[in-house]
Amino acid sequence: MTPKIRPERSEAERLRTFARRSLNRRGPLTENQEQALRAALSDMHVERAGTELIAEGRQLRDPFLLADGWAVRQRLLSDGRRQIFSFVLPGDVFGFSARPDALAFYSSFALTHVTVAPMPCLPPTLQQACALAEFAWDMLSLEESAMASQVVRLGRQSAYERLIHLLLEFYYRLEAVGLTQDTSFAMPFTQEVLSDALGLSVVHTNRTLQQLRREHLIETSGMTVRLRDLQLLAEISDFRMMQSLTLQQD
Amino acid sequence: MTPKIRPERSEAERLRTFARRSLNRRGPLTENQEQALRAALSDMHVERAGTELIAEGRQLRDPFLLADGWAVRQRLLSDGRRQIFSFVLPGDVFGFSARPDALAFYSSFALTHVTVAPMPCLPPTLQQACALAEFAWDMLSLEESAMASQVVRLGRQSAYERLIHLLLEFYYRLEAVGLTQDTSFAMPFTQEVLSDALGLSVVHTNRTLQQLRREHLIETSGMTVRLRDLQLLAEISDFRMMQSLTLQQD
DNA sequence: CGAGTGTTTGATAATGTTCAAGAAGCGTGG
DNA sequence: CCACGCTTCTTGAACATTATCAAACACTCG
Repeated sequence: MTPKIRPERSEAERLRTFARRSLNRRGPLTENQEQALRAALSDMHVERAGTELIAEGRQLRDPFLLADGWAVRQRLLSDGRRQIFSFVLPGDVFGFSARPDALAFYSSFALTHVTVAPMPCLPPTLQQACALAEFAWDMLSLEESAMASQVVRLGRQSAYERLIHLLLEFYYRLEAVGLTQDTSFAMPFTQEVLSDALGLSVVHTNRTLQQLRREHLIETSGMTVRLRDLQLLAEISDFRMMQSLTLQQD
Repeated sequence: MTPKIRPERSEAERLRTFARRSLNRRGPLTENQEQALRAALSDMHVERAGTELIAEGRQLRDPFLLADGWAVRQRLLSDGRRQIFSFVLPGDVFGFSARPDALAFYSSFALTHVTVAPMPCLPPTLQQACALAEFAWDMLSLEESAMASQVVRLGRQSAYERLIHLLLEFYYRLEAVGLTQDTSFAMPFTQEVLSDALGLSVVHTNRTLQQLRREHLIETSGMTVRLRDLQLLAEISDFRMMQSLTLQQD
């Protein structure tokens, strides 16, 4: 067991604040929860891009908060193809389930350097009515809802629509945790990742991105994207706001 | 409110027996549960093909047992395209969620005449450790696992692989509730349904089916299918047994 | 028998993949 | 600071897969 890498001190402070705000989305925590949360957040550590955070088939025991970076839920086929199911964004909690003795149907995989904190403080049975439990349910709800979107994209949308739809999902989820600037946000990974999420070849993803740029629907510079007309993009891709996000905005 | 159509008497008896066996998959029920179950099963009613059993967005309150017939979970896009997420097979319970105040992310829709029975007897919080609760968790687990399979099929498999993979899913799920004969089973719906599940055009689904027949991988007659080499089919489509099914076989 | 629905067929078009190679970007070490 | 190697992005051309359209055929049910 190699010693865990810790985030740099000032960075850690920023992330703790971010994490605390994120977990508060459903309302203030109790004194006990605050204390447990502080303990958990003091145990943040960094994993490198490419790390498998949770292996497929493993018992889903301890939840983690993703304080920083991007991760995905994915599965590898026997011939090396990869399918990404959904994305884990900063502020999300992953690696748990309401089911007792649940096994992971897919592995969780770090796309970038990630900072994660174990969250043993999440209400284990999820049955108590408290802000933290509601937050946990929101996470599960989001996961389910994102999965449904993913199926519709893959099954019934063109490459063009799929890409737009996914970008909108990113935008609104990041916006909910304050990680957008105006209508732009960072997408810190390669086009291959997009491809494996959208069920496309890298080449075609690239060409579709170019088309969106040509049509002035998006702008990119480096790894940040700007969406130029949310309304129009939503119409093109038949995008519906995810319920668990609208809930969070009350 | 039109009066509910009841199944015919002798048919009803058969279905009750089937339903009881299905709910027993995780072990015998308590006396109380048996009694509640009897009450529920006496309230079976029939819905016609094409009925929306649960509308998208509705509160997921009361679980139903599908005693007979086939249903799907689906969503309609604004332009009329349809995506089927997953199938509800006889013996399955649908229309519930572990989440408090959960909303349906998709509508449940009867593919055939269906016989359904309300299941208010399902442990509401799902937290008690009993055979019935375990059964309920198995249902949720199956739904999740089927959803993951669906994403992989749509995202990373060819039409040919997708179709085989779905047929295998049907086979093993039906086999678990005793609705197969040898390696054949009834698939009582049109190719359009398959297409909307697999994200293909009807024409292409048809041609792919023909190919499977030509290659002697399947046989069809009327609406029943026979899989001719489970092993080979599983290899071609990278099929993995769904965990919630293997559990049921203990 | 006739209407309606589902299946099959052929022709053609659109969408997306593969392969191969060049350009651009980026971190590393000299 | 540059040179190098590596990865990612981009491009073109050929090809494969899947969709669309239109029509014929088959089956079922009244």
